[in-house]
Amino acid sequence: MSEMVDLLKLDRQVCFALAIASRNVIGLYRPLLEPMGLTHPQYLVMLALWERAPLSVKELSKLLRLDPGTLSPLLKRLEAVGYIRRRRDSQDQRVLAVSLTPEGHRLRGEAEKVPPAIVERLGMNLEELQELHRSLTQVIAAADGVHH
Amino acid sequence: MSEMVDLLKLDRQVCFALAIASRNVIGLYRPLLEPMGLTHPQYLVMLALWERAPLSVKELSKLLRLDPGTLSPLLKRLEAVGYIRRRRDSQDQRVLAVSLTPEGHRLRGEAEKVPPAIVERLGMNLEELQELHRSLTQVIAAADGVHH
DNA sequence: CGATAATGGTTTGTACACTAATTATCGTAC
DNA sequence: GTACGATAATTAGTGTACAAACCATTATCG
Repeated sequence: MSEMVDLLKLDRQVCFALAIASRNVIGLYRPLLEPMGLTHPQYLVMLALWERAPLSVKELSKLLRLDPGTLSPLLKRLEAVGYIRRRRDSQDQRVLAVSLTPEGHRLRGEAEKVPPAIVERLGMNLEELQELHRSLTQVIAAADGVHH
Repeated sequence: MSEMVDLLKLDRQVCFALAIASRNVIGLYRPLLEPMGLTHPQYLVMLALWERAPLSVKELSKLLRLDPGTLSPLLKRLEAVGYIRRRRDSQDQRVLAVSLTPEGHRLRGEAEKVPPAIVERLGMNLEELQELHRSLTQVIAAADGVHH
């Protein structure tokens, strides 16, 4: 009975905490990403492309767990600033092949300074970060399982 | 030296995971909140008001760590559906006293069904949730500390 | 072969979320 | 008592984020 009360209270704190932690950490990236003309979601797209390009919208959508409807305008903005190229696949005109421009490749050097700056600002050690990551992975898996 | 590399990779994963976990869990709330005409941020505002009303925009902003510029239109929508009242404080015409309507009070009964449904869907036990909450609190504190 | 279903992206509409600029009010110092 | 800096909220502008509707292309089946 009292465990029920605890569950309710904790859930409230967890959904609060998750939203706030996410916004706070993304806010930490902002001043570092802004000089290179990137927002955080755009940075995540670039990370994916630096690792493996070209990628289709569908593939990016699966990797970043982002709706295609969200990615579409985001990718257009990245093309407008000159970091990526959007071409239809010649084999299948339905799929869009998203690839890097030379400018986009060059940006990787800049971007490599970001993670150490973040870790330094957070001031958390390896173990704490690992524990956080483990917990987050657990929640993601749990919430993914619901989505049918 | 190799610990440095690990840290960098981990940071990347943590920022990914944080964003995805947040979106996923909020997505879990959507089908439960939609029938009562609330979005997740609106639900958080209502939680704050159920706990202690009236509250000013400034106080809500501090509690939820949300920009006043974000809250302003959100509160207008909550007023439009009839859950809250927005009145200027008679002592200080600058501050807005946000309070609950009878309808808003009544909604609390409905809302109490939400947390157990979420916990049940997540399928995580109390201990796992507590560990997640502990890690999140740590990150929030770390990121907050940076903001001067 | 041709209608039809499925797939991959885009568009539209609503709602955050943040920064910066604006407006209205309050407190204080002169 | 009036000018002035500080405070509280709103507005404007850009960029996510998702659902639903839409469109073009490809695959499939009769």
